[in-house]
Amino acid sequence: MNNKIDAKYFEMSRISKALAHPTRMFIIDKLNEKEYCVHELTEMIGADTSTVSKHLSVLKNSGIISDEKRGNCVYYNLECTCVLNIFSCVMNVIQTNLQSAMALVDMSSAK
Amino acid sequence: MNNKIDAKYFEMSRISKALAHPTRMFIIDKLNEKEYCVHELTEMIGADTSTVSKHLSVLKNSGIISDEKRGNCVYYNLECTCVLNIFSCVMNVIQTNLQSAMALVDMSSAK
DNA sequence: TGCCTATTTGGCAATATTGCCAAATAGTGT
DNA sequence: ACACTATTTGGCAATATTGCCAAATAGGCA
Repeated sequence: MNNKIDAKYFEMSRISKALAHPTRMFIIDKLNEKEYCVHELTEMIGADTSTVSKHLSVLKNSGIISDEKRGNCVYYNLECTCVLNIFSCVMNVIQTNLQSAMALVDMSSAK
Repeated sequence: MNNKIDAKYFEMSRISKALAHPTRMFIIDKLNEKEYCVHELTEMIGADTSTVSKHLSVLKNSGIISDEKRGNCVYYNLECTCVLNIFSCVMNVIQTNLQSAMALVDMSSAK
């Protein structure tokens, strides 16, 4: 692997890593609905504000979401709606896994 | 967040985490071409065989790839081709990020 | 059987991620 | 200026991921 290719896969994994946390997945799902500010998200998630803030900055640094300060609050928006494709793909993988699992169950009960 | 929702986002992040490594991204990209066995991939990647084997098992445990033993080798295949959507989405995010960065550069040079 | 090749597993040290607390920062309204 | 609210940042301990080595496993073939 030369350096250019390295950089490509590194960048791709960086984006993917940004998604790789339940809380961040939740946040993306919520922001798809509408914008939310930090304390609204914090309330829904039930963790420390600083924890949620850090998750948000991970997503922001990957360019997946953007922030906008208005009045007293910082509102976050889904910037790259294409990550929703990842959502449906991931659900697809989960579903495929489920079907394989169910096929196994069928086989063993038919034994 | 109740437990069911928790489980959903946890599962989603699990899949996403499986993708979140440069080497694993590379492997998926290669397997999209055609099947490869462990030592072929190892040669391309240039890491220890055991390291590559572990990356492959991460992908396999997420249901993204499957393995098939034939003769002396274990061949790996892309099981969920829908992860390629993730690929194009991730590239999309990267591109969007690049455009924002370039816009910033333009602004500062126009100053 | 024994030898060889291919792959996986166990162990371990280095590194990265996570989440809480406390403290700093920023903006609003009095 | 002051108090107040919202958010971010620094620090730190707990946990998870990674990659190499060595050892174990599995199958093919003489």
